[in-house]
Amino acid sequence: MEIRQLRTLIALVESQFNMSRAAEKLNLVQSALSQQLNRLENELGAKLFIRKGKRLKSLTTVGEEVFKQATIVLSAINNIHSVGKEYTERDFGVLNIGTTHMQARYILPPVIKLFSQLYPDVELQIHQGTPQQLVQLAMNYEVDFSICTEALAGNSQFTLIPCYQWNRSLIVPPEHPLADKKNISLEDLCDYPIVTYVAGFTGSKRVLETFKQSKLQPHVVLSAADSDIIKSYVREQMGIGIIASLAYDRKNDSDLKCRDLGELFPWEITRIAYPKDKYLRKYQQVFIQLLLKQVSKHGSESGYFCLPEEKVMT
Amino acid sequence: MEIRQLRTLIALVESQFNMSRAAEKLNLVQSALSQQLNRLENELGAKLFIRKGKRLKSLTTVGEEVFKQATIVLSAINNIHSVGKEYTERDFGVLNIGTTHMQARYILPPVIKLFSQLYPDVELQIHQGTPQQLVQLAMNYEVDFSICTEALAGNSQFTLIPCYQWNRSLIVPPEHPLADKKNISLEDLCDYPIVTYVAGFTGSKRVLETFKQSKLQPHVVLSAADSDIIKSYVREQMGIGIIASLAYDRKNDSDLKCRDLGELFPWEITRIAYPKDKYLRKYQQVFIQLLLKQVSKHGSESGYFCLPEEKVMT
DNA sequence: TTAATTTACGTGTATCGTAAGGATA
DNA sequence: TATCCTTACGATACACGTAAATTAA
Repeated sequence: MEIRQLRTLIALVESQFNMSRAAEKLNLVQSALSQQLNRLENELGAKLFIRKGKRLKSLTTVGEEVFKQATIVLSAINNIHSVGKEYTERDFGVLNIGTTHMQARYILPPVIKLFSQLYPDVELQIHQGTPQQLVQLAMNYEVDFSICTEALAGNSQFTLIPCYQWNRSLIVPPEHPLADKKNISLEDLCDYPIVTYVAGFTGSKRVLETFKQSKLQPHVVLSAADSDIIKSYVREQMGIGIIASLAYDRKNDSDLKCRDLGELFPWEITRIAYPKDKYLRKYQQVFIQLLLKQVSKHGSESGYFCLPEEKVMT
Repeated sequence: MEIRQLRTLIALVESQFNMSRAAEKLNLVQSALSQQLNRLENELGAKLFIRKGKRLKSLTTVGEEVFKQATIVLSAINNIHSVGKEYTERDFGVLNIGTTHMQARYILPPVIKLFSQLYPDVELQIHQGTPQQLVQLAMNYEVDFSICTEALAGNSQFTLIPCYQWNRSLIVPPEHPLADKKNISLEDLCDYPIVTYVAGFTGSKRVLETFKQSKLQPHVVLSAADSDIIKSYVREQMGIGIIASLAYDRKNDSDLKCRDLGELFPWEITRIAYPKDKYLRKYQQVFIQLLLKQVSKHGSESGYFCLPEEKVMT
């Protein structure tokens, strides 16, 4: 058995069982893949794919299991390469971070600045996506780690490092009735059109759940993927905005009134996630440390809170 | 990188850094290994071995890490082969069991008989050893699983299946004063020369600890690795015997009096252990099931007790 | 038809074995 | 000196690419 063959198997799955595309990915011609797959299947004595005529349709039971193990093999092989690079090009390389718009915009900038000074020769690549995509990216080793809030539940294959917790705030124009109301309740929020995050993003799910549990019907007029857009629409008087507290910037958003809603909604925990079996290079560890240090230093003044030093490995 | 090269790395470590012996293991000439190692080290850009002149002395830090990952790779590759065989030769193969004399002699016979009837074409190999050796065997994939009582603590890389619990009994010639004494205490045992298991075997450690905790000095005249030898010496009037209760056979040992000591010593738990990442073939699973069924059926009548259905994964 | 896969065949590469050359205990 | 490792070199094997055949959409 050859590592090449396992790479091929994985590429085939990743390209929806299309050999030509998989071959392109691997910089080979189709026929090479065809031969590799044959050799592998012959060696194992079992077909790995269910075929319709000549075309691959899906994995067989054997294929599923072999695929799983092949993933483990390639992860370990990757780790070996990382170990090698760690000793030849200690401070050179690429750091791939999967993250949402919110982190990239409000949390990461100072961390990245510091990191770039420490490691000027490490290229930083920020991969944005939905929480679901971020989980996928981390699982497929396409990023070194993902920073995300949702879609991590029950994923026992990740190392999870809790980073900080946060909640929402209401933003309204200063002349709005809610700008100075004493206690703001869920019911109050339902009296006005709401602008908040689209489903699946930035904890929007749990906002809606909270309303539902109180049998309330919020009137969401507009939902956007990121906080800046929500702010714009609040400025345009489209409605009241519910955003993550940390997305409110005292300087630049002084034309909006911000009211903390920490009592009304459940707290969210943002975590760093990477596969348990992944080997972390030094500069990758440093980045994580910098991030943790940043949130513990400047968290409370910016609407979020670092968590006790506890590494939750789920 | 090639799987071959990782195999070579592992063989080198297993043969104490002796290339010639490693080459023999792999059915290659030394020069082939030398070349492989060079290629691997070149590709990684780091030396994996600390050398003294031309000879390999030990692993470097990089080597240690690469070795660890190589182990993972080969374990997964083994699994893939197992998956293949599971579908081509479903009921053919070899079952390697690591076990102590006690299990092999008193627990396994009926299980093995049943298993051989179910799988006449599976070759059974019993590997005997000390608990420490059994752990090693399982870790190096030289056995499919080990059945052992000690030396498992803190091994987070094993799947552990509790099998049964047992304790000790006293065996004496029928005319011995302790044969009919009402309550037997630790002190009573210290009044006579004792024959029991050698250190490191069959829970002997905890027997001695128990005496020590009561500040007692037992007089061990003889220790043996297995129960049959202990019985022989008790028959020869060398002293009183402390053996696992399940080693007392009502029929064949009727010339010896057996007194339960379950109140005096801590209970031992015997477990099945195999690496967490190991793929278990059907017949391997069946063997484990048969073993569990056997102890739950016939345990209590034979001096040991099955445990509640609980899979302790440490 | 077009797109996708398999099979046949030739080429180049790379691994192994043989054998000779150094180094260590 | 005996054991062990490295290097050089030639043979063999095999994976890849080209191209033609085969089969689904």
